Amino acid sequence: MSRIAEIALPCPLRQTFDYLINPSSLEIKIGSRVKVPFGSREIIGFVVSITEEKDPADLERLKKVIYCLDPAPIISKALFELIHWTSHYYHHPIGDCYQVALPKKIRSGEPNTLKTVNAWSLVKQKKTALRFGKKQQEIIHFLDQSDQAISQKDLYEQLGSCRSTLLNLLEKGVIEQHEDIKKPAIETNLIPLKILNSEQSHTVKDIWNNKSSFNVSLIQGITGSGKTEVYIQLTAEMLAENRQVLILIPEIGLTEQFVARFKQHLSAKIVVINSSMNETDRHQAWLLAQSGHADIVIGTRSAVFTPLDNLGLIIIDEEHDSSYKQQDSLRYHARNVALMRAKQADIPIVLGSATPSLESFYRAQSQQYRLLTLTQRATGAVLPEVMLVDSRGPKAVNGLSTVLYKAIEAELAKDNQVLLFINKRGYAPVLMCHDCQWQASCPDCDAKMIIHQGRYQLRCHHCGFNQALIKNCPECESADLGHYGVGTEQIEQSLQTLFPAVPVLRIDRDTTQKVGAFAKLVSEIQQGGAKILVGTQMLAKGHDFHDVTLVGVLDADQGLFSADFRATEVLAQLIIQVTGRAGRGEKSGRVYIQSSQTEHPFWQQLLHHGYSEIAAALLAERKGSLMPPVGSLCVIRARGKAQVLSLDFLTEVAGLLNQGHQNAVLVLGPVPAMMEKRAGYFRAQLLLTTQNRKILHQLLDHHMPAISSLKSSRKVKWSIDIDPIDLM
DNA sequence: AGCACGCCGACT
DNA sequence: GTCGGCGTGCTC
Repeated sequence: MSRIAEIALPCPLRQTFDYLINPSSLEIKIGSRVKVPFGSREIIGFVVSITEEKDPADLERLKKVIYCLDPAPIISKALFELIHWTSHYYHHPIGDCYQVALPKKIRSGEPNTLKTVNAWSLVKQKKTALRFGKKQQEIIHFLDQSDQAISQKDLYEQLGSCRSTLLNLLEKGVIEQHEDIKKPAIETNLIPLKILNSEQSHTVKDIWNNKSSFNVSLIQGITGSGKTEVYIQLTAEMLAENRQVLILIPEIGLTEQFVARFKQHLSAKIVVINSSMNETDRHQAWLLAQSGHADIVIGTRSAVFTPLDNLGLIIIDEEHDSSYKQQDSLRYHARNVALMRAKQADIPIVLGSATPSLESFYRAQSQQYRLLTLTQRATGAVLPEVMLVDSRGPKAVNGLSTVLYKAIEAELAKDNQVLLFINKRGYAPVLMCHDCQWQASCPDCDAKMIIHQGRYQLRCHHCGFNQALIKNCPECESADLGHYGVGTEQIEQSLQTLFPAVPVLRIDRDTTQKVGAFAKLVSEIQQGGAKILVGTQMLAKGHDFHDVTLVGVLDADQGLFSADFRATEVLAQLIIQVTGRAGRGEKSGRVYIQSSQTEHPFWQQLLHHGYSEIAAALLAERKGSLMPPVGSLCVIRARGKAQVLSLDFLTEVAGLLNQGHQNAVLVLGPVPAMMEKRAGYFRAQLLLTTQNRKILHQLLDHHMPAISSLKSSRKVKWSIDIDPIDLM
């Protein structure tokens, strides 16, 4: 009787494939990697199940597994279940889920062996009869100081190159050579843990009292309240119990800073898994975690899939951050996957933020999560004063009000730093002809071209398209071209003109493209090299700039008019986040917010009553409209070479989905996407809303085979977005 | 997603 | 005469 392996393969089909197992291949188990013939190719897949062959026809019909790559399964049962849950919950092809969850080198069949280093140690029984030279004695003395083998690299660093002496001693049988696994370095000069204030230690105790089973804690702590200290303390206690800790952080440039704080306080093997890492390092980090050589894993979104056999705690920092949601291929939310992982492992999970997402806020209200608040600034610094400035009032330059200009001038006179936010890269967002009203727009997208004065270019921020800046209107030849709106580049230039003696630094995606450029700019700011900092949102998150006493938000309006249902929530979070950048040191800070809608109730609510109040108000609105987190959403997106292709496909999908669910799921659309054309494709979407998540999932499961085999589906690229974070 | 197969246009 | 463009269909 032959056995049959069900294999998940790297292709976008929503199915698995069966293969015959050679009776001698005993090592093939669930979670093993196998090489199989697939069409005209040979590819690597993951074993999902093994069954006995029942139908003799299968012997003819099925191809054979070529060979198994792993002596033991590379995917543990826990990781297997997490990946399969993700595939099911997000209705995404299983093979592709393996692709997203695992490092490229694992997928491409690289052996799962850890890098080793050459190390040396003394042989136990000492050969006293031998006489040694000076260099030999040095080495023996050095090795004698440690119980463990010393790596060759460390020896060379301490004693200089001594290869021949080592080989000599080896021949005499005095020392022996080891192949040691290259483990993460542990900091030796530890700084003792900070003493926690009463709020912090109460939070730690509360979480610790519930450490032995699945439960969710939401820490709402204002900026500067010392959430990180709480994380470090919890991690230290978990390590003392010999359990591993997984920490997720947003996808931004502050990994280094964050990791450094853990390293300096904890004697632990810390492994970092970052989106900017190369494949070799990522592979090694993954294997270190898998083999138990990591005590702490700190990483961005994809690190939620890191294998950890002895996981005791998961921490999600800045849990509201949108970078936890993947916006292509498998559209998972790492916070959501982490919650399921904690549940499957039956361990506690901690979500932390100054501005919790409405999802988490809602669950805390309904007692599913425990809400723990930190209200004091651990450093003792006072919260900044916030002022609204009417941007319709007098202006110093384009985009900068006179009021804010005066405030900047006053701070600079006191030798303080100023931080200005504007959420638009480039010089100006519109180039327009004064004679014929022509505007520069992207040939491949429904979007305006952005003026980039520095590179003398027009660029589209939605696709890669760019062209040289033009002097004459292409329609009417007029030389009277003007620009409208403001971007970071223009503000930077204006400030240099207004304050010629003051160094201005711009931080946006254009100035931080090169690797390490962001870290370099941040350290320049911290040294005080720049006095005025102009940047996009990327500056808003987490960085501690001690001398910043004034923060200005130049274009705070955008979120108030956006058609997206989450825009107000995101704006509130951003404003609070930005406010946290002011006055972190001894000096107190001030925040100026420029808005053309100063009388809008949003501002009164946010500035006078704080984030929790506005979150409660927004939540009440969502309850009224049955939007998330009260109701659930799903968007089915399609894009094709022509608009009809996308719309026809989605119309057929809507037809299928409307069969037999007694209106428990509302199918809206299809409608063209907000930006219909993007990078040459015409996009459309279908919105599904429900109060009954279970029925929505059943409905999708039920119709998926029919949707996949629709003829119209082959002419478009389509995807399912469960719990979308925007409806663009 | 790959890859093969197949049917049309524009080159040596 | 053939090289190669991308529409169509299939992958245990």
